Amino acid sequence: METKSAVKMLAALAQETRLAVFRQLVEAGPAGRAAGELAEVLGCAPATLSFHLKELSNAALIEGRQDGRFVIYAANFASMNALLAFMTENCCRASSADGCAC
Amino acid sequence: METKSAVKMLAALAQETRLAVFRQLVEAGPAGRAAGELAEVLGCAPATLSFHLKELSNAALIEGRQDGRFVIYAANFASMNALLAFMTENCCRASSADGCAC
DNA sequence: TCAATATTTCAACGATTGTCAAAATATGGA
DNA sequence: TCCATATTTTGACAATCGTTGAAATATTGA
Repeated sequence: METKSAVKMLAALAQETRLAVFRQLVEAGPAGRAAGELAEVLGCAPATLSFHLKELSNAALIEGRQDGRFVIYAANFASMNALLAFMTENCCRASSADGCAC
Repeated sequence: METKSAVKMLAALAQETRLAVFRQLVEAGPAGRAAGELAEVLGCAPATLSFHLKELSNAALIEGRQDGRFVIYAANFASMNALLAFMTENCCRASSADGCAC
């Protein structure tokens, strides 16, 4: 994974609402959740949520699919795994006395 | 780890220069690196670097110690491990077909 | 086609971020 | 003490971000 992608993903997750959205989608699994459902659960305006969904989508952390009148979003687990791999590889290399969980 | 701390850490790493700083410090290991050295390597003004070091410091991802005229910064590996643990726990739970590296 | 529902885009805004020169602060050596 | 070096703080600035109401778009069912 390139540094730029990693920064983009980290930035996408570095915001309370978006992190909450992503956790909801992780919990929901591949079935995902409708945008409106997420807005209600998280208590934010539809426009606001849409903005955040786009942000997460641009970072490739989630994907949306049209399902009738709804748009269902689901976490992209492969991307998240790639991010974790990047972080353990690039930010955890040194063998310190503290030990390294990676 | 609390969500707020996680967001703070993610935000600290979600910036090209700061991610570069952190990677330098990971590579340097517990011995760390002087602020000026980092500024030179990364090619940014001392004031700019100082701003980013503070940001990383506030997120508990790095720690500085005075050494004579220099201030030596080192990565806080325990914090980084805590962040990775948080991410694997909170953002990776679902058992998906894609599999989950965690 | 038309109305109802779901979502996104647009426009505007205040708040935060990233940058850096200049000034302030801290340390060590002469 | 005084100077030179290392770093941080301050102040200013443009750029980006997060929020939301209103308008636009998409889809379904009557």
